[in-house]
Amino acid sequence: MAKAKQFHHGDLKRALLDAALELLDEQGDSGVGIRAVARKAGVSHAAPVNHFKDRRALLTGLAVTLFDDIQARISERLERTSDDPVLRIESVVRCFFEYGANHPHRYALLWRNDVVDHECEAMRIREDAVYDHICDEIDRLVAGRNVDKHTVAIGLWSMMHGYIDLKIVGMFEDRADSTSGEDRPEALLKMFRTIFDHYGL
Amino acid sequence: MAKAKQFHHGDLKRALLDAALELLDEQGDSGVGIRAVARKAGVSHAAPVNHFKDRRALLTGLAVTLFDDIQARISERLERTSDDPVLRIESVVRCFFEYGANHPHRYALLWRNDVVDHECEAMRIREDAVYDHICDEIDRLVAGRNVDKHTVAIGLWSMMHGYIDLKIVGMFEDRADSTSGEDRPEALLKMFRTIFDHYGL
DNA sequence: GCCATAAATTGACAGTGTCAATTTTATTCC
DNA sequence: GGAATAAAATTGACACTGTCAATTTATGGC
Repeated sequence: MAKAKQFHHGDLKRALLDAALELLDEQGDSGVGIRAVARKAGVSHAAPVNHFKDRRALLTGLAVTLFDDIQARISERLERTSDDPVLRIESVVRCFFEYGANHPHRYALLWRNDVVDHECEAMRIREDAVYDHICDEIDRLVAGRNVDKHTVAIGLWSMMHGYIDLKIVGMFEDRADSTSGEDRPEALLKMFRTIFDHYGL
Repeated sequence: MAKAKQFHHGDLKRALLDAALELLDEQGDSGVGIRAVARKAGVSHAAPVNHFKDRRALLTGLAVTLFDDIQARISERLERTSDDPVLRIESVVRCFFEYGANHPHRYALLWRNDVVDHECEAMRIREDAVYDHICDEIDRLVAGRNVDKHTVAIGLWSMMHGYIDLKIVGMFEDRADSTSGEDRPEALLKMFRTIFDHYGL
């Protein structure tokens, strides 16, 4: 009978993370408090302490599940992408673009240094995983050529993250996003292609 | 006698912002609470309400002063930069790189959508000002050519912000930042130059 | 059935943001 | 100058939060 329905609540950890995700989508990270989550899960205000010692631990646990979700989306899309490294890179970036646009609160939480512990092992593993999706393809791309793959990888990651983050903040509103009829994320990808071209990749 | 030394405290607003900045540098935005700021300014816990109706208003006011500071640094450096648009763009980007590296908590606050009100006029004015520093030069650069200046401007802004933000989070630690002896920010600037080259700018 | 242990509850504490009522200070008007 | 008025700061209270200690409840092994 697995592990469900055993204790008072029956695998409360999952229920807490579900409630936390709902609150995150509704109100952003500030709405994800220990007491609020416990309330939503129908449990006493101090119950979560058995599964998450801190609010920080709770938010970190939530971020871990978000990374796993992103990872699944990326893997699923890469299965439908050809073997061309450039196309695969662009597939990953499009995954992030969509994720940031559809779930701004979730995306923003991932990079909140104060409420999420990026040093813990669980987070590092997930960050490595998503980072490598892009870095590995770039590695294939620049193999043998005299190009620093890390610079390209960091440049691409930076542009991707920066665009999503600034768009969430609203930095590009009333400035450029609406004037041009074309799709801005696609235009950015196209522009970054010129870097690949320049290095003869 | 201007406006100083008139009321109980004598232009408390400035004192509150000074205290807020100190707390921000020490503990990050979570340390900048109304009561903590009031305590540091040596005033009762509800005194700030006369100058900032909200915690959000306090943090927004602080962010405004930070943008003014950045603006001053940029202007000062641009005076010492030649008329070449590319060089001027790179000067601005270097300003942000340095600011983010030297004052991570300040930089992070600027883009916190939940605690800072980016819709208010004071913020929009400052954001426009710093955005235009890069956008104007790009405008000069692409004048007459068949290039969408907004795409280039947004691309550059995104890469700049993304790198600073991810570096603060620690995303590039133990991955690439230490392996290469060369300066990563400069390498990113150099890489972005290939985009200018590609468009014949 | 008993015991040890894990899980959840209850109650308390200090801290927070925000508001209302009050007192203190400064400005304005006569 | 002195009184009236407005602004600024204080005090006290409220609901809320995270965290901890003590307690009660449920589970699995013997």
